[in-house]
Amino acid sequence: MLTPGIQDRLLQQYPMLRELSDADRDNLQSVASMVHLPAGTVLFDEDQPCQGFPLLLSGNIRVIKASPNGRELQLYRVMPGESCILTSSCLLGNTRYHARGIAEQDLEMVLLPASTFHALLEKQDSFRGYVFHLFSDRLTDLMQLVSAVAFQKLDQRLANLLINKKTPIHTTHQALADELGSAREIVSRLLKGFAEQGWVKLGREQIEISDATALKKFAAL
Amino acid sequence: MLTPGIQDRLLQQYPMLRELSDADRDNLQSVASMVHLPAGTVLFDEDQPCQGFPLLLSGNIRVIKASPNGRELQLYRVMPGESCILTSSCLLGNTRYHARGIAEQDLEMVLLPASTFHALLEKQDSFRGYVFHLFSDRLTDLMQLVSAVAFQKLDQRLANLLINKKTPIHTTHQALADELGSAREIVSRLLKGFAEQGWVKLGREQIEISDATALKKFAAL
DNA sequence: TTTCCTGTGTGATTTTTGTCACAGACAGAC
DNA sequence: GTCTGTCTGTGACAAAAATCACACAGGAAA
Repeated sequence: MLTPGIQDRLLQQYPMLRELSDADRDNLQSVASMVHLPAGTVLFDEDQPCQGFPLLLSGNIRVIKASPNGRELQLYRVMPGESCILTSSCLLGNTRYHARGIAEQDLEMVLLPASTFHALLEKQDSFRGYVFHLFSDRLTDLMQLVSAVAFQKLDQRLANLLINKKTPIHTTHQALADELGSAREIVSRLLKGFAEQGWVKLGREQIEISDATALKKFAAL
Repeated sequence: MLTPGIQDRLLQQYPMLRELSDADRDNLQSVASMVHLPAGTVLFDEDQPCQGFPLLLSGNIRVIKASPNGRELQLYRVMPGESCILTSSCLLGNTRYHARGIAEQDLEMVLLPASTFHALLEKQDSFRGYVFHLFSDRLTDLMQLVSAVAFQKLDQRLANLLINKKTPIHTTHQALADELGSAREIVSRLLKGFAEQGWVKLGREQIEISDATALKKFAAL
């Protein structure tokens, strides 16, 4: 059950829901539930069955693979307006999760029951298009990721990671390593290298990009 | 335009098409075209736009990423009855290909125009379900792949590859390397190691698995 | 201020993988 | 048979990344 305020925000983030008939929207509004979760919550994990379809309003979700020896690798991030395609995948394929989802910041999200999700897919062209599009994007992301992990050296991947964040970057070396699927020491060393080139300035929990052009050139090499 | 014989085979491989109305099936039959391609044909490549939706009748397609320095990595194989989800992705996201597709054997396939594909998705629950399911499976595959490439050592990945083929395996070391995204010499060396353990027997273009249990144990380590 | 925890720097070393350079082996063509 | 092209074995080496083991710094808490 959603308050009118929430419903407004929902329509803002998920414009394709505007195309629902009034009756359908009322129905959605009554079966959906609002969920607040603190940062760090594990939303789902490998081999868990999957509950409902989340529509993210604020905060974001890191979807990662964890290795047995404690390393991890980020597959992608779910941002507001994007929903979690992995959940769709579970719901559609009737399988279980194959990754872990963690709230990076505090989350506000609207949860649709699986049945509503299926009904929307069936009836609502715009919603279906949206989900397909998400799938398509994720597939593309993952293919890029595979190819990066398989063929690119870590320094280039790190450079890429940095230039896609806005400076100054407020994070730890460990967090960067976790995004890349590597170890902290390596990241520290590479960053030191970047600093020596004059591409970045390092501080505690902070990286300031001082020569974005050079970094980009290096990343695209 | 399909012959009745082809149409039978199509329905056999793609049972969800049986749920079409007679009129729809007639229409499909008239707009679809039959395509034969020899092994080795490059069906699509990175950055190419995408033509239609293929329904594979026989043969299979290797979908790979190629690295600038000549190495390659297999993302997945498309088998008969599976169609090519990457194409769906392109059609749905209106993007271009992000990988290369190569006919591994001679191909027989039925090609649907993009418009027919979209119409089917919209009208036909069974077809839509099928496509969603494919998406879901591929997403799972890719996530597994990413995690394997990032965290597993090559010997384990090779062992895994071997036990998923039926012995005796008739292939070259180079082909195995291309599936794994590595170099031929490495594969040769690792195979030699397996042979010394008594897990496999090696011959020219042939690998016979002599101790599948041990191989599996090693792969699952 | 002192303590303590987290984050960072760094050397030393090992493991794993990639690269290069050939030699030999086998199968089919001639 | 010989020739030729592909496939395989292998040694030597380089490079990248992981691992281990600490020292130290900065800031928050006591």
